Amino acid sequence: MSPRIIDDATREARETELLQTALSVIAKEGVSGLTIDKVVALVPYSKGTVYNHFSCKEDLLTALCNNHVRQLAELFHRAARFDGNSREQMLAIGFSYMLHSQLNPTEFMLVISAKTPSVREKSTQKRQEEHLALEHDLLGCILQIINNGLSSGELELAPHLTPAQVAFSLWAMSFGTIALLHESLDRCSVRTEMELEREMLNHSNIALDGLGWRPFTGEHDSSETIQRLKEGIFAAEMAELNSRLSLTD
Amino acid sequence: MSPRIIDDATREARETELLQTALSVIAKEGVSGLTIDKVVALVPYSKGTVYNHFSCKEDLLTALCNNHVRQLAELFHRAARFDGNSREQMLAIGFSYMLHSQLNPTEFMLVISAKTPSVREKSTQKRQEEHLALEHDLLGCILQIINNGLSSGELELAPHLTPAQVAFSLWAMSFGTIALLHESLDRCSVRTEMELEREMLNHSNIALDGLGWRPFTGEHDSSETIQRLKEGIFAAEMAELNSRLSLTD
DNA sequence: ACCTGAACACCGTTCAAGT
DNA sequence: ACCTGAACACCGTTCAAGT
Repeated sequence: MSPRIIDDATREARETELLQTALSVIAKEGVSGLTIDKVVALVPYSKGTVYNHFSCKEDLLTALCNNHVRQLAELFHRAARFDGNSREQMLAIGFSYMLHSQLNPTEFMLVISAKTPSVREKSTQKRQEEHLALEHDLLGCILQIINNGLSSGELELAPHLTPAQVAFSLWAMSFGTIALLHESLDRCSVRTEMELEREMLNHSNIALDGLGWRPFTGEHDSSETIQRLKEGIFAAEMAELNSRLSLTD
Repeated sequence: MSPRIIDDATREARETELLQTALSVIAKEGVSGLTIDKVVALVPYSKGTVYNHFSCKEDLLTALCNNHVRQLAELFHRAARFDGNSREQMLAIGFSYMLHSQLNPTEFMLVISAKTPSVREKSTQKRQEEHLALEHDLLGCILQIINNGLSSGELELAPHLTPAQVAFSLWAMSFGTIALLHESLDRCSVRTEMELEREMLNHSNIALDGLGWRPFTGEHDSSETIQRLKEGIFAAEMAELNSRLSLTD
């Protein structure tokens, strides 16, 4: 269609290379340590070429953020297909969120910074819209499981709550837990004694019990569900996580 | 004691002026828009003097963060003295956290960024230690209310939960809710329909019900408690918030 | 003892010159 | 049509010179 010298596949491969390189810089030196100069030094292209792919540094950050959310959506879809009751499926969503943040700690922090106005406003509209579409997809997964719960009778909605509010409460709780226990944040006060996987399960159960989502904690042992997740649909991710942990020992 | 030309009071007043100015720059242009040059331009001192107070830009950010947490601790102490049952006191803590983040949106975001290693590592040890002490104080308020609940029998601890874990679950839930609904973050997907005060109350009740903290939502109307908080111990803060809202209308 | 601001290194972004 | 890298403006930090 458009008269290009380099074809789309080459261009896309180069963009992936640039994003991968930027991510490696951030992993070593943090988001604030990322500079275009450092990316260019690690790559066989010039500054001008980087600006041919991204309108500015912030646009690059948004692109990285979108890649991360896209991968997370894939895990959410897998969680929503988990063979169990609706409460177990919701537990699977939270577990996949946690797992993904552990496998990609750098990107998890990036999502927060990519949402600040200073980053958002400078990004291209195309990438901003893409971000909205991706988040909408995540939300769709959660709402679908809430509907599963409502139609099976496992979840009975309190009269003052909408499905969207239930979805948001679970999202906020998961986000808060993962963010506060994130490896890149200082461990102070309480947080020294807290273990992410254990607290994530505790908080999920507290919220699901509080929402009136059956079977309650007293009626079913959720650690059995976690075991099934680890050995089943998220076995590959668990293996990846364990191999990384053993490397740093 | 030490032979100073300028006395401690003058020095402290100047530091306050520098911090206040830095905050005004951040309020207008975001954390990433803060530069020492801009602060110096708004103040009758030179760059060298700024570096006499703060070892680097990040040290200044940590100082701002500490000021914010110090004010929050004052609200927490007031909430812990609220005349009500233990569940209402805990509700007051969450409400004060939300109120403080609404009155100081800039600083709330600052606390997140001040915890990243790139900021933390560059700050002076003195300010890092001060930060730990302040957070410990916040936690103390929450733990005290948990103890009130345990001794009154309103809270019965699940066998697998410690008081510190209960404190952390409520903190993570509140933090996640406030952060995701923060005015400085993009409103997308679900969040467009969410109202901070309403969801904060919903999430608090979901978590407190899930923790088994009496009286449960069905046994007592928590919006009555919120009304008492607004008209009582947080009346001044509510007036401040309302006057600001009417200004922007 | 403290303050000042010129000087330096570094970084994001642009664009004239090249292929 | 695309790439390159010199050039520019801006920013954090230092430190010699001043009071």
